Amino acid sequence: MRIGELAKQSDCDVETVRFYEREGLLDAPAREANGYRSYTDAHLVQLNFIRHCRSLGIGLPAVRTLRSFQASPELACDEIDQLIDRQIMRLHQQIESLRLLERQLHSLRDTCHAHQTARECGILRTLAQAAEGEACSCHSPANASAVDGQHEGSVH
Amino acid sequence: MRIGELAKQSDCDVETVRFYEREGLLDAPAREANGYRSYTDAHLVQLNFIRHCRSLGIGLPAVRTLRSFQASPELACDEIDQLIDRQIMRLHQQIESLRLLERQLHSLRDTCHAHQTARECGILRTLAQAAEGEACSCHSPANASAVDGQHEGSVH
DNA sequence: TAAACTGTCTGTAGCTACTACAGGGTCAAG
DNA sequence: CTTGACCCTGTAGTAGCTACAGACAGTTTA
Repeated sequence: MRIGELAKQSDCDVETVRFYEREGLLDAPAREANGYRSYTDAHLVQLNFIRHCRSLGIGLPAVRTLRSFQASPELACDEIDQLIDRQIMRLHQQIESLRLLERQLHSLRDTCHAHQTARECGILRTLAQAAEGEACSCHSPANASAVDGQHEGSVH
Repeated sequence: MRIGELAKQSDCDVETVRFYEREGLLDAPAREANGYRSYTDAHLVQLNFIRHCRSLGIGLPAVRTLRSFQASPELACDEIDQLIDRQIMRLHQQIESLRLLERQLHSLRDTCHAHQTARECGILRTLAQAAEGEACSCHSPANASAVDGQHEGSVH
């Protein structure tokens, strides 16, 4: 099967397939006479494995590790366990950090009460006051303990 | 004040300050005779504002928008409201998606019971079965509704 | 026969928000 | 005169793709 068919079957982009090949995650397929990639069902299984791992938030290096465990099935699965446990822990921290962030944004949102000009906007004023060093409702002491999490907007 | 002092005062990296200047978020400062950047307290306030927004997960384009609202305070604050609301909504979806992911990883983790070799590892087997098209416990129908969220490992 | 269309190829650049150099200049202290 | 701390510009790297540019292959339509 050609690359377009393979990509459709695992519901991912053609460019992504080529990307995985470049990254050494997906075995390089044979080529047709015209240079087109020619995939087997085994490639489809490989690709599905990768995509399934990715859909679980498992990063490409970790997927590589899992693939290497598949290749040598006599190894202990402790490391696989630990890999998943690390994922879970990371995820848990990320969620906690985002929940805190959500509370902070809600408290910021609550400082704006009505249809006003930006001059009187509570949100902008709160942000500006914080910049001047005053206490802000969003980063109040009650909230401030775990701000430096791993969420997207993490700082420091 | 010079760049090192500014960076220390707002607790961020020197390189980050230069980055914000390149991105047009922080006003370019005057220069000393030797070419060193020379900042005022106004720059410190600007930088604190940016960092505070960032610590709330507000992206650089949105920070730029907020700064432009500060510059023209006669505008309505509706847009500021909406900006924060969009942040909150985005964040909420992200959290939900991550919580789903966490449940999926837990259910995957539960398939591994003991110290075994990789050949018998339930995790690896589950992942491999999913790749072959079989139903998997992690992406069970009870879980499957909202998999395509915005979390780090989002796919498609 | 020719043009249009679809699929494929390689290679490179872009996305976020920084971070980390390389290679050099400036300035005070020892 | 050298060491060390600071500063400068410019470029490349991070994760995981995505989006081209520019070209070739193969089929269908005018």
